[in-house]
Amino acid sequence: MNHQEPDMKMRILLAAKKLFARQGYEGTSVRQICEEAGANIALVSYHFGGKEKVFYELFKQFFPSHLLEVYANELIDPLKGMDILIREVIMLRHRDADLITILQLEMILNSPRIEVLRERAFPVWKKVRELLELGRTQGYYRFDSLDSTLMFVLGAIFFYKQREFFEPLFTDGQPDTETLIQQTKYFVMNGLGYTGAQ
Amino acid sequence: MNHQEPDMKMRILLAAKKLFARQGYEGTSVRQICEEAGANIALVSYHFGGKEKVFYELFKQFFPSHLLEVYANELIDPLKGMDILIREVIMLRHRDADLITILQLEMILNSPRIEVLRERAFPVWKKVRELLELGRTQGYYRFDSLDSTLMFVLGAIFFYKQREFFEPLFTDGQPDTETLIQQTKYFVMNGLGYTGAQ
DNA sequence: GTCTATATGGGGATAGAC
DNA sequence: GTCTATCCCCATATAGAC
Repeated sequence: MNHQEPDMKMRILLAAKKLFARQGYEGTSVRQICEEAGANIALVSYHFGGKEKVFYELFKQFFPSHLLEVYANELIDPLKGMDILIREVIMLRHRDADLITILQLEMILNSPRIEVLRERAFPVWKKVRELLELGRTQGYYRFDSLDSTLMFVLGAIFFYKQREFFEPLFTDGQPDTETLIQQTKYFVMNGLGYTGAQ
Repeated sequence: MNHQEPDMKMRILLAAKKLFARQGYEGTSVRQICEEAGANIALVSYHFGGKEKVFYELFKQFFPSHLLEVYANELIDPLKGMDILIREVIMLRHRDADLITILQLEMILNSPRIEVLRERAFPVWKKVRELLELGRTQGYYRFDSLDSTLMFVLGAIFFYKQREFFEPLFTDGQPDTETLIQQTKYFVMNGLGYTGAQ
């Protein structure tokens, strides 16, 4: 029961994740996925029931829905909670960049598959929203619209993934993860009008 | 010389813009584009020389490269300049949402077509970068990394386009453009550490 | 669980008629 | 400038052998 190599089903999933992130869902063929996985073309139908089912299985398998439970105790304080969420989202963006790329693509396209993504991602965004609201009522944050501010915060965190596109403009060199977390927190907390500590 | 209807070449471009934004480049077929445009399939080859050339022509025709010249005089002051750029990018996002959607998709995918997009978009991002740097040396803005901060600012502005995905979470109703501009400026300027006026 | 072979449909592109 | 007809390639999916 303790294989070094992931079994074929998992290898197909991993190949699909990689390729969907690089070429989009439509731009990726089942043939490519199977070639990347070293699998026969027929196995996608056998193991999953088609390309779309592979996509759904990706998010069931890899989206870290458990994180909200792990940090449940800390996610009730608007300062500590935002700190954790910013950190965890950035870490996830590094740990599983391809999954986040796929999520971003599907969000932008408003694809026919987003409902499944909403099921996975909404608990997290809802928590961010709650923390923003809490922080506002407790006097830490200052903003007008909760909805808009949620979008600004998520934008500041997520858009960084498109760094590569901008690379030719840059001079600083890529910061390490911890530095980037600090920079992001600095910008976001300032954006929220938090003046506590820096 | 004064037709009400755009000519066929333009109709194909407009159809392509609409469909690329909704389905992605790979997800859109030349057949679909021509159906949407009311054109014969052969006309894409005739007028443009292929699907990819249609894509490039889109950005040549519709990306508002002239805006930097229009505002050249105001884009030397870090406060007034950022004000204008935030406003203009948000207005563009409303005026030609599909073009911006396509740009975002291509940035995320790091598609084989990004070089052309860089040519169009970089002058604008470069200007934002200059204004950030100016604002920092003149003491208006406070931040550590110019590169990271550029990403945060652009993220706060652009990510809002994915609002529809989050809509089921929202309660405020969609703000009008002017309100959204003010909210965005508030968040971004705070994020930049600007404490001048609100 | 994995393979080959095949069914069926759609993709981009263009030659040549009008 | 626009059309029809067609070329050739690749897509997803599955039946049936191993």
